[in-house]
Amino acid sequence: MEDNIIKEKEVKPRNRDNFLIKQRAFVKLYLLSWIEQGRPYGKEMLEDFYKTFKQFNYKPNHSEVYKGLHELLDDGIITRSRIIKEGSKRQELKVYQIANMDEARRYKNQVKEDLDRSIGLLNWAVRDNF
Amino acid sequence: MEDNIIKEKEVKPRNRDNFLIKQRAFVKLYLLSWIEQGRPYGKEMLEDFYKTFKQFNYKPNHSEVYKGLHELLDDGIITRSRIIKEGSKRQELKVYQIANMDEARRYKNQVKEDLDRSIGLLNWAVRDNF
DNA sequence: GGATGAACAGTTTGTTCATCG
DNA sequence: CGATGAACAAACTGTTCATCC
Repeated sequence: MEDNIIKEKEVKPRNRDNFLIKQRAFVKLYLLSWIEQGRPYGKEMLEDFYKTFKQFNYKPNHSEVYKGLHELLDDGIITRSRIIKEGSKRQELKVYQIANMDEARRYKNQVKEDLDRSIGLLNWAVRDNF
Repeated sequence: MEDNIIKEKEVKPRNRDNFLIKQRAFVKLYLLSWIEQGRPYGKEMLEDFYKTFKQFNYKPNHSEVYKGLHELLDDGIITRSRIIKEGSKRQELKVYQIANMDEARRYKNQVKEDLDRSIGLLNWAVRDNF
């Protein structure tokens, strides 16, 4: 106990539940649904985003998708395994499966609430201003 | 032209029109509508936000409101004047008026488009994932 | 203390660089 | 070059500090 200097965490946490749903949560919601449905890998899901949202001018970048996948992994909601891409070049891919179905469902429901809240907020603004 | 070193701007601009509408635009939309309707001042509009969005758990902070007002001023869409608050303490307030009605309308329509796009995006996610 | 304004700081997310086959 | 991952940096916005009645 000599002159140990205890460095306290000095980060002040911020107000969170504020304006609209965050992109990360939105992306993770789609990732979960797609993983439930089959065994797509990261790049493929990125392109699914492009297709799905072309009409809305929304194009998430690859980092956002990978960060979403990593968070779901860290939270134990999905697991990952390696496979060799069919076809030719012994390209390695990472594919995903749901690890904890209850957690997955819980997370999706939570995102659903934030989605509904956000939609309500935006519709309210249309009603109030137009 | 001796050894003048010309410092070039090295900031790389980013892709903008991406995910959802930004809080700043959302706030400015309400500010414009309220200013059109009367002569409210900053603090009062902040409290109007609290009342309007209590049900959505959304509570913008005062800086966001003032920054929105300053941007509208800088863009010449509104003007500002000083008045003494009725009642007592010779408290000074800043009140606002529309300066350029065409620009105001143009801005609101632009925000409307982004609102609609955002609502579409979120509804799409509900449809796809639930 | 009420209102306004500005500096500062934490978070989110887009861009760039690195690695591996 | 295709896929993945991580470091870095810009943009956004929440918190704190300053000022003026």
